[in-house]
Amino acid sequence: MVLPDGAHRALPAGARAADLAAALGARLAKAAVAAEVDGVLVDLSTELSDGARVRIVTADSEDGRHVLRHSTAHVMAQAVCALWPGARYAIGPPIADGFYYDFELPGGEHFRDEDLARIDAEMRRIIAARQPFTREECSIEQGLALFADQPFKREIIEGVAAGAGDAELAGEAGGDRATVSLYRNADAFVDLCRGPHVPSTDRLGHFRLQRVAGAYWRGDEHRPQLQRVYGTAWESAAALAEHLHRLEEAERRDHRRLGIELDLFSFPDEIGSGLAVFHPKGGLVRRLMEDYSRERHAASGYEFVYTPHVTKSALFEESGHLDWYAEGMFPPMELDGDQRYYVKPMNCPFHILIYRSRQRSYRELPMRLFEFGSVYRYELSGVVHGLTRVRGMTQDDAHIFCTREQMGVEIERVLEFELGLLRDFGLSDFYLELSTRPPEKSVGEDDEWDEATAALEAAAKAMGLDLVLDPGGGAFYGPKISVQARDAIGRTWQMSTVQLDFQLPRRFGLSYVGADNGRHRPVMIHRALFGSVERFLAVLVEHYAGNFPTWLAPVQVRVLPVRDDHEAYAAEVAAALAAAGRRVEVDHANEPLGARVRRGRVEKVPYLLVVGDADVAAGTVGVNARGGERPERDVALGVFVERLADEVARRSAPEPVA
RNA sequence: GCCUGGGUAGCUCAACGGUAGAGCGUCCGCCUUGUAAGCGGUUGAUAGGGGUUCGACUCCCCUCCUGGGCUCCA
Repeated sequence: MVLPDGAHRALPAGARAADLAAALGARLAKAAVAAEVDGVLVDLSTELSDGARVRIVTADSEDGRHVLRHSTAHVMAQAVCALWPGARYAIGPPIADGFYYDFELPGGEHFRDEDLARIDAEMRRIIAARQPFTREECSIEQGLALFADQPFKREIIEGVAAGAGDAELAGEAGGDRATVSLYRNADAFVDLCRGPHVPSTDRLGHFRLQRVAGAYWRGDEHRPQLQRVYGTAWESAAALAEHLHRLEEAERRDHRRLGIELDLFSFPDEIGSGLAVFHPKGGLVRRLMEDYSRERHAASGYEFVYTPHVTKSALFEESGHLDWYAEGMFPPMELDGDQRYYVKPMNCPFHILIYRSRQRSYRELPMRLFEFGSVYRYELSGVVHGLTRVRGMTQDDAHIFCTREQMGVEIERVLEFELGLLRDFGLSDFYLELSTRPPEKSVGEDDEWDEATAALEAAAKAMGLDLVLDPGGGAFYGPKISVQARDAIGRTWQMSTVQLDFQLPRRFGLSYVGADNGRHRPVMIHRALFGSVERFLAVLVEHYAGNFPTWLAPVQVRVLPVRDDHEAYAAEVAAALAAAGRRVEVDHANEPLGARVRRGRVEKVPYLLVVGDADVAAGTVGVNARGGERPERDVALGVFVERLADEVARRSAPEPVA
């Protein structure tokens, strides 16, 4: 055998992957869950052929966890079938951080939350029984016979027989078109599966069932809706605990929760799903974000425009939105007989009309039109989510009209601008994603697409960031680059998109007069940097766990007089800070200091200044920095004012603290 | 949209076919406080609309709102 490090290892004929692991070491043998032979993941029980390149897959690797999760899903199916005789089981793949399995229960029964505990207990019984996973292969006919009363399995087998790719996708069935593979657990259970699986259920056990959900068979809303159970599984108790802790952490940072706690925004039932109102504190943060964005846009050569929220249908007919986006739009208002008005889901057609309002010269290009444009989209009721998926939002939207020669440079400028802006808001870990032409449902000439894609790719590469391909993920009218940012706990968020568009300029008959005195078609670049202001605010809330950097914090400083005879000095301190442009409050001495300190911490105020006898006498303050362990006493007021001015001016982002 | 779980005071949660409670918050007193919850009082709720019932927060129907999910992009 050839090992990953190139070393050779001789084993007796007929040796299995497990024997190799044992030969390499007892610890490895214990940690092994599968093997990779010549690039293919297989069971440990697989016989090795002479000269094979073998890698032992351990439970603590990505591949290993994948196997663990798949096997755990399999055990779950066995448990469900034991508890609900006659249940039909569909697919149960591993997914990021876990697994699921879909079932159809007898009599149309549904899982309830309480069922999770029963399934869990049954799974642990199976695992304790140390059932081996035994692989078998059989013909299509045998498979169909074996799963005679399992319609979903039969459908997968038929898919394999037909050479369909989707069975492969589901990870459910093996190999070629003539045979399928099965795994048996003792005599108790058999499942169609490509594998590999752990050798025995005793390798499993660090799992947690998480929730029940409905899911359509094959994700198709026209097909039966199945009952899905989600779970997570890990190689050790510690890894499981760590994962559960990450989930708790994400929950603690949830912007919907912090939005209420910090009094930033709410979603009044009276207004409707996915429509937010911003309270004074959230409004303040939002205004600071928008003001800073405007400042940067102005400095970067954008011109500010305003456009209405509604329009006659003709505009969206001309743009084509009504042809391909109508289901995402709010229904029209009927006016003046048969005149239909729409609330806008996008700003681009309006900006185009500004461009088209008169003849344009090449000397005017690039023309960069910017607007905080409020748009409304009719998202399905089941998908609205906090501020990240809403029905009404404000995009920091701009459209750049330029020549084809200019587009490469413009895209680079946009990306640079974008990354700088995001960094100022404290995000610094990015990668780019390039989405190319969708195979179907797209318009335009191949050479245009190629040129546009090449321009985007070149600009993306110039940024020196990781570039991930998203084949076929572009819009119907052009390819796009999106900036993905990782937050403080490692989640990625899609931020901005930059899209190249040859289609709308054509649809709207846009032109400019070139140096040659001839008419030419401009290119449009669509770009939103925050994406939407609402969503970006949500990302910041979660990234900082509500601890906004001082420059964005609604209240930057709160002054706490120790007794009420320190009130006058507290007012002086507050006045000095306000004069320096800080947002400052005084929390009067009606309550014990400890209570006021606690409230300040809970409200995540960056600085709490305690002033007492010593401070009045010396002109100092006691500084409690948010997240700090202990207060810093006797800081001269002037020094603190300066320090804070510097922090705000630099927009320094704190280490995102808990 | 579909499946599923929910909606009780500003927030977090109780209760139950028979008077809807608590903590925090609000507001008012008292306390005068040096670093994560002083004391007392006060205010305040069954999402909306129908139905069943002597009686509905509770059971049924509709609407609205909401959590999770609807082939993971390891």
